[in-house]
Amino acid sequence: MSQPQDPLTLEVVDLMATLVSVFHKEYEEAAAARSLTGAQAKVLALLRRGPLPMRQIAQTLSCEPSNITGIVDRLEARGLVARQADPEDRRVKRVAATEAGEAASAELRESLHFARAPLAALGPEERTQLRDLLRRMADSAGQR
Amino acid sequence: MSQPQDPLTLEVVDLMATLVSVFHKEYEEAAAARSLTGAQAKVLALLRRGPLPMRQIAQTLSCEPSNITGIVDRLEARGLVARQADPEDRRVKRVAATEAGEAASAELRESLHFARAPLAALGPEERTQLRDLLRRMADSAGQR
DNA sequence: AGTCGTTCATTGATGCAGTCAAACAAAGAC
DNA sequence: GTCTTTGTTTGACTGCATCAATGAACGACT
Repeated sequence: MSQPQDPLTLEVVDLMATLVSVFHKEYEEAAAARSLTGAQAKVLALLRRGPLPMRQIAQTLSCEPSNITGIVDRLEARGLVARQADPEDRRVKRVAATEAGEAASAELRESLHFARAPLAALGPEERTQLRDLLRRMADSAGQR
Repeated sequence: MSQPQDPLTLEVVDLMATLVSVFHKEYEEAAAARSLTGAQAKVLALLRRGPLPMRQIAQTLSCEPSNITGIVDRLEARGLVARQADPEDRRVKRVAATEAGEAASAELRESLHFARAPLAALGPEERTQLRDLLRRMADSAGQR
């Protein structure tokens, strides 16, 4: 196990919890403003780098593949996404963002940069500090 | 509006998004390990400081009151929470954690301190730095 | 060739979270 | 003593999530 429950760690954990909740809420709101749910927005965001098999989407979001079927169904019904056959394996369906989907996703991403108010409180040097600390945390989280 | 989309801000936003997702997932998992959903755990956590009216729970979590009815129903069915009459206003029902509820909530909170791995990557001085930065962000987010 | 086990996506059943509109009781105001 | 407002609940509905089972295609192996 590891970290003792010193007051400093406790406070950082609580602060993170607060900010996590703020960021999470802002993300949901930004998605809702475009009539997307949070889950739909996440999938759409994943497709920015290119089409992906259903399986891989499920894996990335750590949920059941059957779950993705429904989310993609709804996105497809709105013309934001399309299922295409994979030429190399006829079992897999690759999900690709349509032009409308790309646009919605880009728009959402843009809006987040402005919506994320808490960052505005920090100056450039502080952001650099924060970035370095977050990088270390993210790296260690990724390696588990 | 405000922040320009300089690369530094962009990177910090992306890092925050990553860590938000990691923390969020760990929270859900810690709750699930105790057969609680995330929403149930949040309500239980809110009650640590004492009983609260339904209305105020809804307000704090920014959702509809009717939503809280269901969550409290399920918590109550498991004996983690109890509805009590408010002596000063017969319309309101105050929700209080039972002893089992307190225990579950405390246990969950404990487990979080150990589960939150990313923090382990930082030494004490860095945590202090991080705490200061997060404090400023949290303050500015709270004042909106 | 044909069979066996595996993998990908879907379907159906189920539970929880969330919204909205409508109901009802109690409180407060006039 | 009506009238309005407030706190909670109910019912109908949508979406997210899980699990179990199905079916199609792949891969390996004899």
